[in-house]
Amino acid sequence: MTTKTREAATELPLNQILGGDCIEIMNSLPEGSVDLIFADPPYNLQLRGDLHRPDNSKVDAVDDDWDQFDSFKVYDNFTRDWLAAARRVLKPNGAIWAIGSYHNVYRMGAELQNQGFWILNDVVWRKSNPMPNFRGKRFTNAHETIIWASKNEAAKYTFNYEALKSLNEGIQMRSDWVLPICNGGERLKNEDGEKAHPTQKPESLLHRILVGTTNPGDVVLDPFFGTGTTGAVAKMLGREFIGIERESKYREVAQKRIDAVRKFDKDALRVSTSKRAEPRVPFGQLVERGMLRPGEELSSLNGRRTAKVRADGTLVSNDVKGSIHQVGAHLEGAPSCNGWTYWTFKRDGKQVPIDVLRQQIRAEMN
Amino acid sequence: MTTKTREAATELPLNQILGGDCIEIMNSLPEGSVDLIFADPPYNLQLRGDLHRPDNSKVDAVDDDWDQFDSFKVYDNFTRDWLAAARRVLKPNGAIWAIGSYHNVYRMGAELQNQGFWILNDVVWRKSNPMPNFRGKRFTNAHETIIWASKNEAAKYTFNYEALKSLNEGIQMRSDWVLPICNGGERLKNEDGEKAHPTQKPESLLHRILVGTTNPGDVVLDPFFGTGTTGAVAKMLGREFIGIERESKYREVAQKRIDAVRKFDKDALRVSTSKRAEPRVPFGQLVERGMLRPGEELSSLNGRRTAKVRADGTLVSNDVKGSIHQVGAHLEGAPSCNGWTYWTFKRDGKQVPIDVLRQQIRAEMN
DNA sequence: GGCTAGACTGAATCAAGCC
DNA sequence: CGGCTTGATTCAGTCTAGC
Repeated sequence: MTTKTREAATELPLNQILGGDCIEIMNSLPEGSVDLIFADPPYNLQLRGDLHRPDNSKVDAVDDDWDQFDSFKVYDNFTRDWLAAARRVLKPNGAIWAIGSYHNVYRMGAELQNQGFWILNDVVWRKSNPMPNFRGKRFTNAHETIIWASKNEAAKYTFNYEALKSLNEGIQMRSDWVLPICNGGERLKNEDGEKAHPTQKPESLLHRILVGTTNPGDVVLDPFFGTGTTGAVAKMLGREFIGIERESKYREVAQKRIDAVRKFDKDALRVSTSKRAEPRVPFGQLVERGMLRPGEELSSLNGRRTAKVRADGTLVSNDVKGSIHQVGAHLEGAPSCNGWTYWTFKRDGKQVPIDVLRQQIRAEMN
Repeated sequence: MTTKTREAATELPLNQILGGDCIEIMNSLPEGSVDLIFADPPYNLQLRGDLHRPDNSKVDAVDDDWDQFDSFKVYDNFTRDWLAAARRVLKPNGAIWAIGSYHNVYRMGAELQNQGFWILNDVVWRKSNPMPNFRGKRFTNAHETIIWASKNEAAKYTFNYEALKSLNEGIQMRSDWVLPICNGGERLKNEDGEKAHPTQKPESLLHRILVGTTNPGDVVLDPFFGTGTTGAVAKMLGREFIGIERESKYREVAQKRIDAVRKFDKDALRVSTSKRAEPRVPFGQLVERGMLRPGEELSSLNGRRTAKVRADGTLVSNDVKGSIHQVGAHLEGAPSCNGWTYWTFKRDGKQVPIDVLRQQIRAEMN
């Protein structure tokens, strides 16, 4: 570490939340002075009318002023400017994490590359409990993308391989992370019970990022601080943080939250190792994967019934159509039926329960 | 269908593999003539030596320390040109799926948006058996991203919601798909045992895409055909395909593969459809046909409201008059209300939803 | 373009009520 | 009191089709 760098570091407003425009403030900080940047910029959502659930309750959407941009061009200019400012304050061996959804992440990723950042991974945050698609017009939007990039191709970025492997029960950490969205007690509320910030990120996400790609004592900058998840987790984990947030109401909530955090709280270091039941395997997957073919005939275990497989993973038998369970139940006149053990297919001249195919898929998943 | 469209359609080289440059060939096809495009373009990393500059000079030298900016520019031009050609051949209500990894997908996604494509979802293909990261320097790169976009914001794209829900055992399909990579018997090999193509996609992926976003008989174009996964699955599922592939060795493998595919029978290809596709039945018809009598009282499903049927097929409750939907919405103070499931009538002492009467009429219509 | 019919929701969390 | 069920609530949303 050179003298100049050390001087710069002592000038840093560590563990503070700075109010104002993140581009201006980042440009006022010493060049090359932070180890990691976590950025959760506005996503530029373009919502039209109101959306209601099938039960007619209204969806509380992100319609705040800070997410309004007139065009892709305006958004691109904004992205270019904050990324350039972020790049400037980053140490030569620093790295950045930037999170987004399909609305903005392609523009952000392309600009990262244009500026010379070197993408190391894109990580998918698979939400275990996303909001469904209420109108049935698209897939449930069940993930967000986080790009991890070093300042340039040659940078010696921090990657705590073993720590991440431990977090993942001894197996190399993958680029898809299954984590719940932020709700329950962790979700900050105003006095009126409304959520304090529309897009609060879960601490588990920041925990994994900071454990994996920083060392204790590192300086972590968050230019879109919001309610301060980055600061709270950084404090817990013994990292220094700098937060920048334009809205004073968010700064206040964040400050209160961080003040309440205890460093190295063992409780906060716990990992979510929920031992689940066996993963659910939809019958349709056997069809998609060619283990059973559309048109193929299945027989019931008792040999009395047959049904044909359809391309969408339903069965048809005479006029009855539906899932393997529904059709089985109907044919037997039973209230319910476990299709997995009821139906068999032919292999090497023998009747084999379709459940063996499910077991095969489950084995592959481990 | 206009004469012009029909002529165009008959000119299409259906179920053929065309040899040559995909941009030139797409531009030679009739405008607005295909329903879906699936594109698996080369990654930025692999383009070295494979791609040409705009002036048609070849980009050469794998180990030249060539300028990274230059590389992105060449790739962006290539992306712009093939996407524009794809957009041209797409029907107004057509859609595109484009797959990539973090090396190229951000540039591809941004250009899609720049050209006016409207992103509907980005889907994450989560590989159940990815290659580990051998050096332990990054996360296991365990996913690829597939962008699904319509030709423009107003397009009426195809989405077989119910079929996808069936494939997923009755639960709405999410944007993260867990599917194994292509290996085993499905992976095509040369005589020397080497894999025939470095990036062969699994048929399960195409199965889900084609079942979910095309109808039988639709034309599916794949400008980077490779060993023909798109064609093979399209044939199985009773869709027409057009493949474009520059390398003759891939075309040969693909043709042999597709020739061996057997179409599934029609019965198996029929998939679950949504209620929206059912014919509309006006409530007044129930009254005209005497299934409900003017003056008869209906109760809401929750038992809290009642209304009287009038001779013209409207309801009246206190001073509120209107359709079954309007009256229901008003009484519940809701923005909207499906009167078919909201209102019940009395039969044999039990409350029965009026929807059963509609179903009765629909059954008679078949 | 305006209006209306009518289709459409999964998982987690927490509170309340019941054995 | 503890464990269980039931119901209400909530989550970054580019969320209709057809007359």
